[in-house]
Amino acid sequence: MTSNFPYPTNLQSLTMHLKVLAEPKRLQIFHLLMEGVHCNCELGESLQIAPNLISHHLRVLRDAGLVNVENDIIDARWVYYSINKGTLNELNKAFTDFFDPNRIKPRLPTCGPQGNIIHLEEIAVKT
Amino acid sequence: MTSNFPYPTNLQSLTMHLKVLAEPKRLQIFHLLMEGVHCNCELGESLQIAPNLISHHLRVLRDAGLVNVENDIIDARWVYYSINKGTLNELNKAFTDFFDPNRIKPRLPTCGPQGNIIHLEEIAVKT
DNA sequence: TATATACTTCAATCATTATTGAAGTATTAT
DNA sequence: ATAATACTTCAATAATGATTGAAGTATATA
Repeated sequence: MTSNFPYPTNLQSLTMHLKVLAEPKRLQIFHLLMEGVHCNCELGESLQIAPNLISHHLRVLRDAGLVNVENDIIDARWVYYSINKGTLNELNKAFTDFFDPNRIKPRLPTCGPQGNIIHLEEIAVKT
Repeated sequence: MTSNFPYPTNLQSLTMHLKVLAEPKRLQIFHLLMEGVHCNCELGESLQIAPNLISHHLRVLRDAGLVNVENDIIDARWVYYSINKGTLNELNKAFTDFFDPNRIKPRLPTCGPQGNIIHLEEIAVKT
């Protein structure tokens, strides 16, 4: 699918981010990271899922640029995750731009018998 | 997964909506509906996909409450789709609430050797 | 050096979802 | 009534993604 979109939002990137977040456990992990939870063990404990699965989901979130990683400087075995604020801001902008209700255009259908004109919800005067 | 979330956003509903929209063709269909395109044939023409597939995706969008349907009053064979503004507003609210950068809490890790304290990105003073 | 810890990666399986083609429905035109 | 139109539903397949268990990596402790 080539970019035949006259719209500023990068649809490919938006779809990708939505897909990554549209998974219950991943969204829960993201939520916990927002709440300030940081390491695999704590996340797994909190959500009652195996560490390797947490690891997998964090990898997906990292690959999407949504999450950062850091190793502890005293004991590098411990790994801390956090929200990537830059990507979060980009995502918020892309989302609100794309799903802005003001974008909805009250265009008339170009096909059909045109009997529709006065009945489409968009054209109707809203109370 | 029970609702052990102290957060106002309905995570189940948000995940569901994200999942429905996290599909390239569905997001494109949604985009076209925002642009004022209305019927199956026009959508299929525009995106170069078979009408039954358009139909399928529109069914998914309808089941999620994101899209409305109407039949033409002169020739009921023609079907017109449009954005459900109510659901769109709910979605916008849920999304912006959940992904609000101000939600990020600079909590310290409760596990690990605590050598991390001064190095986590959240704690660091941002320039 | 041997063992433990904390996590990651890999390969395989299971589940879900998208896609396709064919049949079906409802409506209108002839 | 018959045929055509516009779209929908269904059943089957293909593709994708989540989950699991085992092996692997890196680091730290005894």
